[in-house]
Amino acid sequence: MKGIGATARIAVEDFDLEATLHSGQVFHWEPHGEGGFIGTVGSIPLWLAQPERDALEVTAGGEAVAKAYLGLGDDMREIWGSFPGEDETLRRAVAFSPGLRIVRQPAWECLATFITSSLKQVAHIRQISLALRRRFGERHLLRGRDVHEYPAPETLAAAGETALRECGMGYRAKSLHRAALRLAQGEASLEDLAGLESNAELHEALCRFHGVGDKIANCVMLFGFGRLNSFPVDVWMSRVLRRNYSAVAGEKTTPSRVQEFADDHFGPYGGYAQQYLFHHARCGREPKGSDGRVEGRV
DNA sequence: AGCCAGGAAAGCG
DNA sequence: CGCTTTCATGGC
Repeated sequence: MKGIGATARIAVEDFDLEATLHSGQVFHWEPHGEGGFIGTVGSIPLWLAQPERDALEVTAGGEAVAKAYLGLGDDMREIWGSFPGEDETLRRAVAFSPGLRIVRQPAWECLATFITSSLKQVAHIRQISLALRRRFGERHLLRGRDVHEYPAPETLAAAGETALRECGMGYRAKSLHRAALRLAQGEASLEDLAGLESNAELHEALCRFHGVGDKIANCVMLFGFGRLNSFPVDVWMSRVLRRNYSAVAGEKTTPSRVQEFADDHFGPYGGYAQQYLFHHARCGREPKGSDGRVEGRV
């Protein structure tokens, strides 16, 4: 376990690194060394591993960053305790992966990544994210391997839409470039957005970025701004909710009605509920690979 | 208010 | 190997 750079060990409880990094919240962590993962948080390169259930290993010096990023300060008893009592669907999803945490990503890389995520599957989003990082991101050497930061708004603004398009994101290049320009030119500030106390105001402000609608705004609020009540509704969540909750059963339930139900039903930690349900729906029945042909079953 | 373009790749037969 | 499916947003 030694030899490739110093690591620190952090005691953890109710934590699952693999599930946390591979549940559609963040898309750039790559397997590296002894079951670990390598990547960056902002400008900080990190290697992470969970050699035992109760231990997290992290690049020495990165302990505080890792703890914050991985949501290790969250009080899971309080969060689980806040969930609706009679909800068997949610109870099963939590039991399936109780160690899942909501990550706290730097706002820009979260916003940018989710702008490139629209109408894409997880594997595609990974490719786009890694291509952008390799081509435009600051490079670090860690454990004998190159890792790249997510490129800053100024970098992507200067790169131009065409160069972004070459990273495989198609028409999303326009939205990403416009967002980078807005921030680089100071027309918007993510620090200012972080200061908005009102979730509704933050949601509105995020939707002013081209390419950001209701769903992506909710993802950024949850994974990039730590607003744990945000409940992103994508096609997966729509299916899960309509199949399991009589209040929104039926194909013709409108997305906004589904959203309204979720916000009300799951409460102040709805974002956690969403992530448990999402992960269970995607990974709970098929071993791997397939995105899940679960239609027609209950 | 509902319809549809738009981009790339994973999954299927 | 080629055909189908997957996906959220915005603009009409």
